[in-house]
Amino acid sequence: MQTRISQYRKERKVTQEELADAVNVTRQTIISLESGKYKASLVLAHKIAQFFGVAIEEMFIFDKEDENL
Amino acid sequence: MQTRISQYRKERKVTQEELADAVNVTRQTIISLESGKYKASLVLAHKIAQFFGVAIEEMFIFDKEDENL
DNA sequence: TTTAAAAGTAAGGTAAACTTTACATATAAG
DNA sequence: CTTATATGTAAAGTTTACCTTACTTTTAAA
Repeated sequence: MQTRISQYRKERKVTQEELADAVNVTRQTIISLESGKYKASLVLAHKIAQFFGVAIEEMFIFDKEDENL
Repeated sequence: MQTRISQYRKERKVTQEELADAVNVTRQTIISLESGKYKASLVLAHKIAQFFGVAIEEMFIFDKEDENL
């Protein structure tokens, strides 16, 4: 599963820490999501999408490999 | 967090088991999501929304209480 | 009114999302 | 070169999404 987190973040010149604070998680969580270490929860996905003003499906890109949860 | 899973499911006359099979989880998982026992993962939310042909934000309703993940 | 299908409840287990802490590297400005 | 800011890595711990199994209740149709 791909995300546009780092792309959107850089475009809008937001640091990982700023984003982490805005959505109320640690910087580690943002790093892990950006690096694909694990997938966001639904609520976190929603908060991140909201932060950037886009739909969840636009921030998070679901591939065929995501047959598995 | 509220969901429209059972609403959409009844409207379209789909059983819990049919939905479970379609998105590749157990019936227990559907029951637990409908009863609010826990929240869907992002991928599962996407599959359920896709099954019903709507956006994630339409199937899953995020309230203020969802400040917590 | 019996039966079958659908829905619900309960409990123990696994995997993964997220946390915390601490240290390392990169980048750029002074 | 030094310092500050941003990014990255690692590891151990907690919580929770999801699974499996098994049993109970509701609904509706024969």
